[in-house]
Amino acid sequence: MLDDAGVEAVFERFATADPDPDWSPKGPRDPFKTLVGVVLSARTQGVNTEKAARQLFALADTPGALAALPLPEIAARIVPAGLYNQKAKGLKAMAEALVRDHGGRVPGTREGLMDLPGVGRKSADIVLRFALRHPVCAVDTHVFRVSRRLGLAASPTPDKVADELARRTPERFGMGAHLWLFRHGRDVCRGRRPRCVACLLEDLCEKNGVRDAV
DNA sequence: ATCCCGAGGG
DNA sequence: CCCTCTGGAT
Repeated sequence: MLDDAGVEAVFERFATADPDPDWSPKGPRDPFKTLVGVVLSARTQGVNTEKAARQLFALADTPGALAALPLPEIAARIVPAGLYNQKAKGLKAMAEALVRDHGGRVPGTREGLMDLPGVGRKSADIVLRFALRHPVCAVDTHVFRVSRRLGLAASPTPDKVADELARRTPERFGMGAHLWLFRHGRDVCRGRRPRCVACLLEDLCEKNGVRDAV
């Protein structure tokens, strides 16, 4: 676990490499599409998720339209995402809940989002962060993994890591810190084959040389 | 064989 | 904390 100076050094390094992190997600800004995207993404690689999402949105891109879609139609469109039967049921149930309980609109609070079937803390925060642009430190699997590998946060659950990051990240880095971690986990500090040779933090990393740990 | 933007249940 | 779900790419 890095001390405060170590944490500072990590974010300073990010800030030097990317002074103005204006990165915006490639995915949709529409809350509904973001929501469907995260549900599709479970246990699936990003490329396949995007393909599945495109095919589904061509047929239904609103909660009402999705709720009205027959189950087999949904399943057929999202095959590339894998687990399509299970996910089709989940998506339909989610769409129905949106229509039934939320007037066919995606709720704008964490509580409202988590109230939906198939939506947990991670998915809710991702919608808040990337679609609704709230200053929420969404700790998805990328941010979680990077935080632990680097020693920024040692907590065992994403929830606690979020708290720890919020407490330890110097104020001046703001949400940029979150974007750096997110991107770094996706592109460099990957789960399976981390690209340690391409890592700008290699000398600061506690897991340097361990690679597949955590 | 094993991993992948995760939720829900025990 | 553990486990299951169980498709598709590597």
